[in-house]
Amino acid sequence: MKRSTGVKAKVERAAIELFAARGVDGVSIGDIAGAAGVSQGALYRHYPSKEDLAWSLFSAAYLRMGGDLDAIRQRYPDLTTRLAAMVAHVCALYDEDPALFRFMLLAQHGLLPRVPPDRRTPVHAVADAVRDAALAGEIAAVTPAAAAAAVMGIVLQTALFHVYGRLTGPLAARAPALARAAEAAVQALGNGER
Amino acid sequence: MKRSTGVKAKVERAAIELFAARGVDGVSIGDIAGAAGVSQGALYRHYPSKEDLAWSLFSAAYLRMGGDLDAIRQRYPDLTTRLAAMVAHVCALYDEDPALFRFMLLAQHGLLPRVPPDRRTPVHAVADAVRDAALAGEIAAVTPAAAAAAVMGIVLQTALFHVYGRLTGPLAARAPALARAAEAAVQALGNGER
Amino acid sequence: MKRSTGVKAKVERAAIELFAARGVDGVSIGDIAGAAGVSQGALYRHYPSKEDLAWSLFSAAYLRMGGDLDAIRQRYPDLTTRLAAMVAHVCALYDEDPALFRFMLLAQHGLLPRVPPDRRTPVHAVADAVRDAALAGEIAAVTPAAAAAAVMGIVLQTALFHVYGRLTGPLAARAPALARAAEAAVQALGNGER
Amino acid sequence: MKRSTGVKAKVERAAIELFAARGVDGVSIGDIAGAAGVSQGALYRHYPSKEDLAWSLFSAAYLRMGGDLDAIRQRYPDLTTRLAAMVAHVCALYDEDPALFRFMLLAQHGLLPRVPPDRRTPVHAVADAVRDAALAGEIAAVTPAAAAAAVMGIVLQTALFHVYGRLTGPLAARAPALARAAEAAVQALGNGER
DNA sequence: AATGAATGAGTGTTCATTCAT
DNA sequence: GATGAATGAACACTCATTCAT
Repeated sequence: MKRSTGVKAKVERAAIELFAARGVDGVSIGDIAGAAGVSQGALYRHYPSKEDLAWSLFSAAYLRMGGDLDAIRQRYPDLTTRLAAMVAHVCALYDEDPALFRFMLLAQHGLLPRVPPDRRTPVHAVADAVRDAALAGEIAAVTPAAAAAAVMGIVLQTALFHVYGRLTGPLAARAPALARAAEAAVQALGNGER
Repeated sequence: MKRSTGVKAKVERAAIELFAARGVDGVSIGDIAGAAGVSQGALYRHYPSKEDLAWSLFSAAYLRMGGDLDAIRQRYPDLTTRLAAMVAHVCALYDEDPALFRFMLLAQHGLLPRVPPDRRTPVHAVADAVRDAALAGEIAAVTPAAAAAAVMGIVLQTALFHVYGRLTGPLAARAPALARAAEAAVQALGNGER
Repeated sequence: MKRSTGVKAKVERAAIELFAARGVDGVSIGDIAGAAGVSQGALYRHYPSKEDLAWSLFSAAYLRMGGDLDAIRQRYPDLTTRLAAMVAHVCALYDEDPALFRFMLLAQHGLLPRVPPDRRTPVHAVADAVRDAALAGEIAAVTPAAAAAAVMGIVLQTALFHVYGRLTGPLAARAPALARAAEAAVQALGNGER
Repeated sequence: MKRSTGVKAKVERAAIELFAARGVDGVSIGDIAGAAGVSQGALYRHYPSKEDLAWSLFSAAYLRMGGDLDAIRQRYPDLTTRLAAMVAHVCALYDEDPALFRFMLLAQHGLLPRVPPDRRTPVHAVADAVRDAALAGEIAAVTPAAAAAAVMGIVLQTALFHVYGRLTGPLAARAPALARAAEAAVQALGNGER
């Protein structure tokens, strides 16, 4: 009977990798415990259930990203610089931990409904950046949510293509182009609503 | 005679609705059989397994969309009209059957790897449209896959926002704006790679 | 088709024997399925949970006994004959199926609270027989519940002694003596409350 | 320093309350440790296992009661006074610590077989009191065990009715009536065996 | 062909017990 | 001596799949 320590960190790492590879439902507690090198029971000292483990990992990453983007929005003065910084930040997050990013992309369908409505998410941050720009006259009037969808779609689908091997190399290298594409898309959407 | 096709149609409809709502792993054979009003055993007469049922539904819709977009690419002469028609088509598919679309969006992570590499997918159609435009000098040179990611991201993330209730109304109404945004994004990506 | 009733009967028999021997908590679903010669899964076609299985077996026997004793109360005219018939009936039930009886005795602590308050239980039948006798002037006034406790205690503790091997032979042979003892105890309680 | 004895007392108290409320199998070591305000590990310094804890509590109370009843038998001269004192004593024990009494009643099924056959239990004391009375000609000949069952049944079932709320008020107030009922039952049993 | 009872491997979770600190 | 994290063998229950009718 071997004792191990640092269970929580090892479990989180193993869970992220496995969830990213096979989805929350496709991974058993035994898989996670085995990959982390701990017993199944030890897992339950840190998380009350598998669902809570997944939610804890997802919400931490998702809400942290929301906070980061909010901070970027406050630090930069206009849409161009804000989008550049936001896109760059998201690309950097992907490059730092692609498994965590992939986990967020595929777990969102089941876990997004659990996000309390009053929390700041990445969607809020991007939509507010667009709203600010419209109010400041930087861009034509546009539905913030529609513009946020375009911006996030450009970045997230690019990340997904990287996951599937359709694109290679660090995503950070693509960040400037993605930021320009995002801004152009927002501009085009605004023109469309005229 | 009509019975078996009736059964199959009812099963497929029930499966799509349930898969869209709860994910493939969140739905049991019993759920599907119950919703379709048939016995569990009868299900196995048409599909060898639950996985096969999901794959059959996904691949049919996904590859059909690829074929549709390929046909559009052949029917229209330039990037602007092609993108407009492609985006409009995808929006129409969403409006026709949001459950099927949602199912595709959330099942893709597990099922995309099963698509044979030689099949024409929506990604190929969009990427080839971009490649054509670059070769024809309509746009600056751009990595087709990167451009396809932007185009698809804009449309699919918008659909996802609609699923989550962040956007409302028929997606078709947004198609022209989305097409303009997609083209602008592709242009911006091309400028970036100069 | 016949299999199903066979399964249910075998499961019930096995469950009663095992519950009687080791208590509900001391018996696993695997134990029951193994003893019944069926799979664990088959058990869940007939009972939604182990707790429901135990409750179903207990309440059927307990409420049936209540109904039987109520019927006896209506069939016989006075306390002496009623107690004689009631005690004889309970002794016969014990002799017929000692395991079921033992199960009832040891499962009552956990399951009695689940009996709906409006159901007729053995306690009601005995208490009402005592109340009738007091109203008819057959015995002195006595708290029906207190008298029922004495009557049931005499019979049930005797059954328990039989279970533990402190008494042997059919309980039915002791029924007349137990009935006399029960009546004498009720009389003595009544005298005590004067 | 005082801690260890304090720990043991707190654990015993918590265990009795919890065992009485939910049964031995329905209580975990964690529950007991939590209710007692000690760690789980500390529990194992005083008791080698949960079963041993339950056994220790049960046998101490059960055998102490046996000793008490034996002492009463030696102190009083005839059946009437002996039964009165025994019943009064048991009622007093119930009133003093209903949880301990309830624990004994529901734990007996699992723990009684562990009582060494040579120990003096309440059953022995009562049966011997009956035997003495028969030998002394105070009552007709009667099977001591059968009479002990009646006596104990009257008292214990009354206690059980109190536990379930069917009877209220201190049990001691019922002791004289119960003693009379017990003696009457024993007399009636004797007459029956003539 | 259709049914639905039966199967049995697998799941998430609990918990008595151990042991390093 | 006391703690509480870790263990691992249960456990109740689910469900994709099979098969007799």
